[in-house]
Amino acid sequence: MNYWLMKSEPDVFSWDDLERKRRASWDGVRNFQARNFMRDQFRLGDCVLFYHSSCAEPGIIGIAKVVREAYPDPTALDPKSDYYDPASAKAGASRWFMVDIEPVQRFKRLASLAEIRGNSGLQTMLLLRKGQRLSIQPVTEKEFKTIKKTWG
DNA sequence: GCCAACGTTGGC
DNA sequence: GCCAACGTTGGC
Repeated sequence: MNYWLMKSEPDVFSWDDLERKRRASWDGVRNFQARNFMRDQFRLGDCVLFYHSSCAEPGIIGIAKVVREAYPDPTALDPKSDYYDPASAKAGASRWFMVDIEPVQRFKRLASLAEIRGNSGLQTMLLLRKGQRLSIQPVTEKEFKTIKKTWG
């Protein structure tokens, strides 16, 4: 069992959108390191911290789980998509991958970035590291449990 | 392979 | 909107 944090801008795709859809494919990842995590390490049943970024109140809003392991992201081949990738189109196959997730539990209270920063048990989180912009990050079991216990 | 230029992320 | 930090691109 692995633990992850996935960032999404709520204006683009929010926790409410996930609950409404019941199941979502995580398309649009266009960073190699984030892709590699999904493609090589995401397993069925892995737990995901759903993080709202670039918004008034950034923070973790709930827990989701992986319900399908990596498969090619078709938006890379769609010229009309915001996520179109000419290099994939040229190669004739998507260079990018996605997984499917489902919502598990919305937190009682947002685990805001400010509160996470103030929690002595969470100082190891990659999220808090200066300059860390990865949209998909590994989380330790200990970090995950602390977050679930505190805000879940 | 170097590195400058450019684009993106994301908190504030 | 600002800007620090980082990733990617492309000329050489």
